[in-house]
Amino acid sequence: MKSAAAKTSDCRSGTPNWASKVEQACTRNNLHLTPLRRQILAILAQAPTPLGAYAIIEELSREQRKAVAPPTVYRTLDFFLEHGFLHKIESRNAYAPCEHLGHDHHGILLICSRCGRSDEIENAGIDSLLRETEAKAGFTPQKQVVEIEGICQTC
Amino acid sequence: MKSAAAKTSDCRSGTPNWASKVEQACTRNNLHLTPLRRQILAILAQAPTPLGAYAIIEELSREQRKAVAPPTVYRTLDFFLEHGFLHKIESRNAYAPCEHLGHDHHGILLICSRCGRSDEIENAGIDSLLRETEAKAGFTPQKQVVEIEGICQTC
DNA sequence: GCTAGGAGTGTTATGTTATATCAGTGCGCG
DNA sequence: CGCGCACTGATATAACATAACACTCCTAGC
Repeated sequence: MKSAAAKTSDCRSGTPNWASKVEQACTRNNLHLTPLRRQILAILAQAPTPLGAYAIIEELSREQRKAVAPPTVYRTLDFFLEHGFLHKIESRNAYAPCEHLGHDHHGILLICSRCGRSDEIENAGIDSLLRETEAKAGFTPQKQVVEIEGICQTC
Repeated sequence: MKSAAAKTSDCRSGTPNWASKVEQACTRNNLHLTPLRRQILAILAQAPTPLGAYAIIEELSREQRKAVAPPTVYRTLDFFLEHGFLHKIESRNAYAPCEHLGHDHHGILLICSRCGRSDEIENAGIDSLLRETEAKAGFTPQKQVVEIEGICQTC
């Protein structure tokens, strides 16, 4: 999938400019993009579908780097998550690039159960209805998970 | 939590009438509510917060029943999930009674990060906006996960 | 009554995802 | 220099979930 009117993107790559956007954001915010982080960034960016932590580990060992242990990868994922560069897909235990860097937002994830690709969509209307619903329940939101699994356009 | 205007419910019990509603639904639909299922039903109904599968196992062994293995519990959970009696909270790997039996719906789960309780809310407006968003993306939904974590009214 | 088949459960083993904990390394700064 | 911090390494284990096969019991159909 990836929004219907895909530009001239390599069909093997997942999220073309995401990596460079993250690099820019790190520079701007004085965040340390280490070799390990950069490498994991690239892996996530190239993946056609969201990856699990252990898939990232496999990919790292495939790229020579002698075996990285789970905590190492999870720490890097936490770094990306904390800074809003990455989404965790709770219903799949997988991690996907956040496509809308630079502004606070709550994405809606559309996840294809056939091809496994995910697409992130923003919808202010839904967000405001959610805020309204929470307020009515006296609930103070901290984290929001909206994931729809189904069949994407191209499948 | 549990909706603001809570009736005369025992504060230790999670979902007072859920168990009996499930029993009724099983009778109506000719579903087999076995002793094991009934016992797990009771455990889930009495729990103040959503339980994980292994918490259910512990609870079962606490109630004499000589140790039940994970597959047994997961099968029972699947039974309840399939028939819409239960929700899986993806962001917590926990299982919570579905409070709106008897009609098809997509719940919004409000989960308190302090007390751990969850509350299920329905909102037709959000659902229709989601349907609209999916349609715009050419996406055919199969399963929907909407979970908000935050602080509930009573915390 | 008999038996073939299905539903439910038991049992063992294993797969998958995530975290706790402690150790080492490199770097900036007083 | 040496302290402290950020990052990574390494080992172990916790937490969640499923595969595969065996057994019991009930019942539909003969």
